[in-house]
Order: sequence, then structure tokens, then C-alpha cells
Amino acid sequence: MGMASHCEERHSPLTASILEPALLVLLKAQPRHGYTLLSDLASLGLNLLHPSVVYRALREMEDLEWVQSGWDTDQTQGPPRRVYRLTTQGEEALRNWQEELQRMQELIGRLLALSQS
Amino acid sequence: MGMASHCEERHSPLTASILEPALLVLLKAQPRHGYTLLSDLASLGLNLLHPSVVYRALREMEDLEWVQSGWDTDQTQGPPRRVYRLTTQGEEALRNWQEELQRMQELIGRLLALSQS
DNA sequence: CAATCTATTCTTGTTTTGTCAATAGTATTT
DNA sequence: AAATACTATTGACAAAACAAGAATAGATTG
Repeated sequence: MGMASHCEERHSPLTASILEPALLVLLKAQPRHGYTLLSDLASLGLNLLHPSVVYRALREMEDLEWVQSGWDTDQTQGPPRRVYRLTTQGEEALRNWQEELQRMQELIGRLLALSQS
Repeated sequence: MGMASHCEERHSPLTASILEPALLVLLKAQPRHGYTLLSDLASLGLNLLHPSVVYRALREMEDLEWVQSGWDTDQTQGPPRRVYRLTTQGEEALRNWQEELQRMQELIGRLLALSQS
């Protein structure tokens, strides 16, 4: 799994702003650990994030009780992995984020339309 | 011009991230001063921004030479107004932002699709 | 047992953000 | 004409977020 290259260019603030909902979406599909999320985010197009940014976001979301974590000591190819899964509150947070993302998509659409006229 | 209400609720970081391209788009259409931009942003849906956030963004964009400003002492209903207009470099910055916004729109689309399946 | 890969946390300095106060001119009211 | 309210912008500061790298540590491979 090629986890080599981070941060070659500065990512826009937009990319970072979308990290939280992206994590919620991925965790809704199934529980994962941070290292996996890192590459899942990359395949979504969020490939410029420093690992510590992702881990920090996960810890913050755990403080908010949007996710819960536990240790996975089995089937690991390294040290124990922290496995995150969505909580009920996290599902609600995701629904709020969905509305926010929809508003944002419409706004971006309006901006693009305006900027091309 | 009802400029009353700012910041009743916390705005998401997404909203703030989109401020810069929004200002460029508005200034591409015509030169404006900050106070007008404030209400133009509001009618675009960016209504939760504190005035000083907008003024600061404008000053930063002037440092980058994306916009130029001059004083408008005539036709004012108050103190002199600083009028901003887009520079050639600002137009190029806007083109870069357009691509960024398009990428972001696609990414949000993918997230929304994933989160609803 | 040294090197490498997987996996997460911690630390530190820098940037960005949010908020509030300050300034100041004009318009309106009394 | 003094007081008040509205228009318009700037400055300052604390709090939060971010970037990057170092530190930790288990597993695997040679």
C-alpha cells in the first residue's frame, strides 16, 4: 500500500475543511483504523493530508463522541491499531454535515456560474 | 441596507474557505468596496461572516496583488470608502480557484453519494 | 540484531480565526 | 447644535487550528 507521498504542495483550506465529513462517511460504511482511513481518504481525492492531521481529527471526533475507538491487537501487521467506529451521535452529525455539504455544493455552483458569465 | 445580523450561529469552516474565491468573483463583475461586498456575500449565502473577516481577506488579497484599492471620497454616505478592483493577477488567481472549486464540487458529490448508499 | 514497515502519539512553532474595541465621517432627530 | 444612529474601516489580542517532524513501539524480513 503506497503511503509514501504527503504534502508535496500546500492543500487548500477547502480540503482540510472537508476532512471531518469524509471521515464520518467512511466510518459509516464500516469501522476502520486511522492508517487505513489515511489511504481511503487518498483514494477519495484527499491525498494531501499529513497523517497527524487525520489522527488529530479522529481524536477530536472522539471527544465529541461522534466516534468510539477500541484497540485491535489481533490481525495486525505492526503495533496495536486503534479502530474507530461511528456512534449514534456520529450518525446524526453526519446527517447535519450532509445538509451542510449540499448547501456548499449549491453555493459553489452559483459561484462557478457567476464566474463564467 | 439591512446590515444588521452577523454571526448568530457559528459558521462552518467551509463557509470561510470559500470567502476568497467569492470575493474574486464579485470583484470580477465590478469594483466594489468592502461594505458592499459584505451584503453581496450575504445574498450569495455567505451571511455569517464577521465584517472584519471580510476586510482582512481583502487586505491579504491586496498584499498578494490580486486586488488593488483606492479611496472613494465622493458619493459616500459616511467616511471615505476603500474601493477594490481585480488585477490581472487576480484574474489568474480566480481561474485557479475555479479549478479548485470544480474539484471540490466533485469531491462533495462523491461524499454525498457515498453517504446516501 | 539491524533495518524496514506498520501504526499512533507528542511536541513545538507558526498561521488563521473570531471577537471586540477603536476610529471617524455622515445623516437624523430633538 | 448636541446627541444619537448609521455607514465604513482598522487594530489588537486571545483562542484555535495547522504543519512538520520527532518519538514510540510492535512486527517482519534478511
